[in-house]
Amino acid sequence: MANEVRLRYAPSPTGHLHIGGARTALFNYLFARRHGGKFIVRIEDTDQTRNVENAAEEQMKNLKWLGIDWDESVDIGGPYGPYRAMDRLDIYRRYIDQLLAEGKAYYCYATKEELDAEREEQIARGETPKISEKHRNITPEQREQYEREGRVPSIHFRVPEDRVYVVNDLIRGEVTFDSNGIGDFVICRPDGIPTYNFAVVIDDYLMKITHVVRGEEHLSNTPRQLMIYEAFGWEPPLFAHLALILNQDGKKMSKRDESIIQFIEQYRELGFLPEAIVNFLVLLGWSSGGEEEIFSKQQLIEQFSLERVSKAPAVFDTAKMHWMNNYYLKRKPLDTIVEMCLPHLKKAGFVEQDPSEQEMERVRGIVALYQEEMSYCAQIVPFSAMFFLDEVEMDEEAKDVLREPQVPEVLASFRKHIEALAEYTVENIKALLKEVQKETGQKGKALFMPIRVAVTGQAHGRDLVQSLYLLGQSRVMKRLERVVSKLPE
RNA sequence: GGCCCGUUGGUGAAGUGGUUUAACACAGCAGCCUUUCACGCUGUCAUGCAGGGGUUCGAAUCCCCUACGGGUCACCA
Repeated sequence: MANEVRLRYAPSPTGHLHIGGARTALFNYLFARRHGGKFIVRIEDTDQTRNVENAAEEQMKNLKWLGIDWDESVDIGGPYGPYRAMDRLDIYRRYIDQLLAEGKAYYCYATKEELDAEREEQIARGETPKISEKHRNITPEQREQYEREGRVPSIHFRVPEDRVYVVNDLIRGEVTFDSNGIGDFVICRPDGIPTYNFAVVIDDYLMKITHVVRGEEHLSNTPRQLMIYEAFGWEPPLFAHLALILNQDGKKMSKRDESIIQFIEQYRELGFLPEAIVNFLVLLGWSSGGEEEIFSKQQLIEQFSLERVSKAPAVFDTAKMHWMNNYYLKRKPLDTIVEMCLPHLKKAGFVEQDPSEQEMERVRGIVALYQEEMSYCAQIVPFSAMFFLDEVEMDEEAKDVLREPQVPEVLASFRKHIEALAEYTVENIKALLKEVQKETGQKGKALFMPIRVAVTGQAHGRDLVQSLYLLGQSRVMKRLERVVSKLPE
């Protein structure tokens, strides 16, 4: 038990679960499961100005939806709780006091405004900005003076001089930092709430975290954290820093970037499958080394390793994401897909809120038609619109088809037979097309395309016989009538 | 600007000094199959591993420099 592997995902509850966050959580989860360890979700909510109500709950809901479950967290508790930073304030206080008592941290009475102004001056002078350390060796008299002025101090960590800190990164190897380039960073705000760099160390240590897997943006924070581990005489965990996920222009994703969908919640709403998202996300930075790219969660747990994680950032490719989802969608039972499509069809007004048995049968048929074509279930609406709307618009390609010479004859023959058809079944429609073929002498493209275009308005679509059947006899006749009347003689 | 990290085809990537004439997958293109449309299948797609120097009998793989991209330098995480 002493060597139990323990990993955590520690989001700040400032918004929805982002694809980057989901990928970080996934890697932590897979590594923990791979080694029979524990996976913990801890909420890092020390920035109260940015906290968003219910964001933590929503993120956890989406994690769960992805199939990422945890052993310890705010909802189920655990032996090392509490798991929400704001519930751990008294714990942090104890350790801050210890540092203060040992002279490893000190009070700084400069206000945020003063520090900000100083930094701007440094930048203006072309200097490397470094936090003010002028209160580093403040005298008791000066302290009293500031206190009398009513100033409330923050607490800064006393960064050791002339030291080299080495991050032994599991993905990047040894990364060294010079302590002289790092200023006496703030570990506790005037209101008594610690900052991330401090809280994360206390939490990871007390929760016995063995591996910290997180985004690259934390790499240069790591030496600061190493200093804190050192100050307490604690053994730091192992670190692994994941390269960023880039948008399709190869640029860093900004929160308002609309070129790609960034939040798991949105994928869920659009009708993506969690296993497809997981499979896609894991490939953003990890590869198995083999030729296979489709992995179930179980296979990932068996194969995942940090050694095979790329150092370079990955570009998020929507087309591949769509392909991946389509791959999984095609292999799902039809009923599952129908269930996923139904809300979209209802929302579009194509299906009643409380559909009849008969209506559902038709919906099933329509969904079956598009199951292997859809990238995600919301696409059922544009794909199937022609089955539900009275009028269809004809695109240019379709109009071109209607200009072919055999069209009037084919449509006239087809129309005649359709009108005469007593029993509208798939079998009868098939037989009917044979009849039209015999009568007009047209076959293949020349026969099918005019009919397809006339009744669907499109030159592309799914199986024509099925489409005709699901369209229904009266709708087919109505559309034929319209097209034939407009046809040049 | 300082410090750190990265750089293999349009994209994800394999590759850890010699079976690499650089896997595999997505996208693209061409074709086959299907009386239509898709699915599927087959083929094609980096004279080249950011550029330049080295080291070596031999380098995408090791070293150096340059360029480009990114992270960070917050009382944000």
